[in-house]
Amino acid sequence: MTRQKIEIKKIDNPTARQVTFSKRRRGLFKKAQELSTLCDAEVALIVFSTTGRLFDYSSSSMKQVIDRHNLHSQNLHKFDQPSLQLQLESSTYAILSKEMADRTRELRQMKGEELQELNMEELMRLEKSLEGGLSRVVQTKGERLLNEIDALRRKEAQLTEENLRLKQHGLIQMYKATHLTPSSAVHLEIILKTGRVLTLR
Amino acid sequence: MTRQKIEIKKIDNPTARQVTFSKRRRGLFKKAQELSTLCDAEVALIVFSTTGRLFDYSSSSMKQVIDRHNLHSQNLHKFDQPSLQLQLESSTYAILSKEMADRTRELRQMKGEELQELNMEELMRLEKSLEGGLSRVVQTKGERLLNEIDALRRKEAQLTEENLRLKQHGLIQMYKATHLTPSSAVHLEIILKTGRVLTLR
DNA sequence: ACCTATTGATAATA
DNA sequence: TTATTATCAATAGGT
Repeated sequence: MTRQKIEIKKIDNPTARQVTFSKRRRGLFKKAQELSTLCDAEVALIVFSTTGRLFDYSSSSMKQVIDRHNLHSQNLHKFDQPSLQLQLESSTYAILSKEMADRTRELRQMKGEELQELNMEELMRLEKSLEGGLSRVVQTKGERLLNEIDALRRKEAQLTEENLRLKQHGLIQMYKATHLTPSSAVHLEIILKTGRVLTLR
Repeated sequence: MTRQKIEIKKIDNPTARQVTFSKRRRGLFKKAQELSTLCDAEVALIVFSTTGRLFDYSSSSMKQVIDRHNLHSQNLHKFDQPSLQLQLESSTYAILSKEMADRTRELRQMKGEELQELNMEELMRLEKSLEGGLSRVVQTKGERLLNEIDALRRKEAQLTEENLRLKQHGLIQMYKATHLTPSSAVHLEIILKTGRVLTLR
């Protein structure tokens, strides 16, 4: 991909192939790690060189990822893994697995995928369900925002009141310090930290 | 890696994270394929998104690569795996249960339940998701209806045409039966089963 | 989804 | 294998 673009087909020259393998392998593993870190994804990568050397990477544990993979691929084609079914003996697994598939399908359909499987009646039911969910979400969001505004208003009122008290307290201190009273004939202008001008006579 | 270099750490913004996931995932899979083709290497790549969706690639068969990997890793540390089979079963079940719980919760939330668990950001994401799903469902429904209307119109046109042919055929039969022709001076009114009045002179 | 400025990856070479 | 570097490819941010 540099100096000259190359065609994606097996590199004939074994030396060149080995060099490219080293470089691209590093690049691939780096990008796998980056994807896992950036996007919080579970990633597993296994590479065998032509010479049989193993290189692998897993964001968590290889076993965990492979197990999870087995689960998913099993959900797609249920009957080609008799061994796993036998291993798990109990029917709990089968039930769980079926429900899982149902939930997954339903979720996809709510997100607007795989709609071709539905007939018109089911489509309309799905639409109703989505409208219901959406309206509830919008309402909850609205309530949440109103509550927040209310809380802020209350806090504002409280702070305003407190400010007032503090200002009055400041005046009293001033009277004491200057031996004046509000009713004395002296004229004062006081600028508190708030920037407000209080005029006393 | 463009417009601005980014730090390799989890992307906080869920939308941005999802976008980056899509882009980089494609890039990663492309590079995995290229490595396998160019260097004749056996490559397997498994990726799970945060939402639990599976993406995988294998240059040969996933099972083959995983089996080969098991061989190698087993040879490296023989003693820290008391019973691989047992571990596999239990962790498989645990993973399945967890995913099941996640799906169920997500479904409920899409239907507008258990919304109190969500913060404002999650609420807004849910809203977006619902809007997206709803718009896709509505669109699908619309397309479905239009297709149906189209099919009906076509059928109508076809039937109309056929009717016309049948009427004409009926006239011809009548001419033969009555030894009349359309150009004869006789005036006839024929009421076919359709109720249409044909006047001939 | 598409665009594009910019960064990243890498083919050829030594 | 490592280093260099000219070029091509990937992609972050924006629309």
